[in-house]
Amino acid sequence: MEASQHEDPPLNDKAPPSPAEPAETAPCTKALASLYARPGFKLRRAHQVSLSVFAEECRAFEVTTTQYGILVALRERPRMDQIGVAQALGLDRSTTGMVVGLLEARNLLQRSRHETDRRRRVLTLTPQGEALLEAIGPAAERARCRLLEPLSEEQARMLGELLDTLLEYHDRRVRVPLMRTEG
Amino acid sequence: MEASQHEDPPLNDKAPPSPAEPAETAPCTKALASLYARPGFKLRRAHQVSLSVFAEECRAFEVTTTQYGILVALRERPRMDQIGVAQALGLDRSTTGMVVGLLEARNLLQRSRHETDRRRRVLTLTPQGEALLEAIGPAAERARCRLLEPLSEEQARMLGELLDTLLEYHDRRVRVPLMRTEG
DNA sequence: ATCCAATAGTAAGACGTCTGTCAATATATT
DNA sequence: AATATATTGACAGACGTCTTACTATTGGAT
Repeated sequence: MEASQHEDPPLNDKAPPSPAEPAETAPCTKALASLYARPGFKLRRAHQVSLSVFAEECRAFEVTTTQYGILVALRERPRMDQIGVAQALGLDRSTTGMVVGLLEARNLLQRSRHETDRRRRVLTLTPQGEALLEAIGPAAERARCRLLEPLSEEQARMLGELLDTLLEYHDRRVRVPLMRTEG
Repeated sequence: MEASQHEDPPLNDKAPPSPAEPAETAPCTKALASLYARPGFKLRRAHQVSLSVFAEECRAFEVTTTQYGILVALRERPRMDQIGVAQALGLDRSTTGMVVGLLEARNLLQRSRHETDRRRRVLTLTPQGEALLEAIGPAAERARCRLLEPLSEEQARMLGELLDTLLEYHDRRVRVPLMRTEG
């Protein structure tokens, strides 16, 4: 209840006040070019930007991208257990447990025991969780659009495909693969 | 000195029981399609993969991508202060301070006071830091190559350009822009 | 010389993420 | 049935990341 008056994104107009920085130690932009060229560096930055844009657009709802992902997953597939959520989103078990705990504490989902397998915690959206998902939709969509704003439709499609190619290849080699299990 | 017997990457052969995964029968695969299609989701995954590949290739050196970035930055521009490092890498002041503290604790860099401006902490690589950078080079290069393995040279270039376009546009709008300090 | 705004850095807290380890429970093997 | 193995989830620890608030210091304005 402390976020209501923030219509405009900060826009960060204070960042480069005067290009004429003394830069006593740095005569070089070129020096770090090898670092900036690393795909991993760009992916870190891109992810950082993506989080930032989502956070700005969805600030009023106080949910992160990960929390949003878990809620969406539960809307699409009610009564998944934590492992199912983890595999569906490519998250660690521990990560999932922690974030689910946060969502439960905010009463956005409920964690109950599986009837026959008592190891499992069955997850269900609460009415509040469903309401939040309903309400956050446009903001999430705005975030997606704003992220892709500098790209043409063709470029956005291309970027998506390239990332898909990358991910499909590495998926199985990483410790936390995406399991598009039907369940 | 507890990492020496792990020549081959885990390869995670236990993940998908049947490689010929029929992604068509699953009605629930479709359910999360809207989530999987989000560029933010792909970027999170891609970043995750990137970290994982780097960690595997560079495991023997016990450095993360962020630590590696800071070390490289200091090699290229000795005697930067923490703010300079933060701006060069697009990191938060706090993040930078924390990671620099870790590197200092491992004696990979030295943190001294600026002569005339005593607020600043001037950072310098120690011989150990330089040696580590020297030694890690091939592994970092392997990580880069492995990450891009599924892409053709043309595709990798394209991906890099698309990410550049994305980042250039958002750079100033994000709270932590990249300051290619030179002037 | 004094005061104030800006800057460098730290501290505390929160979340995301992974690694390990451990307990409880389920399942498979004998 | 009894034991061995696998799985779910929790907990602890570590690192990365951002936010907010605070201290110390600098530098400029009066």
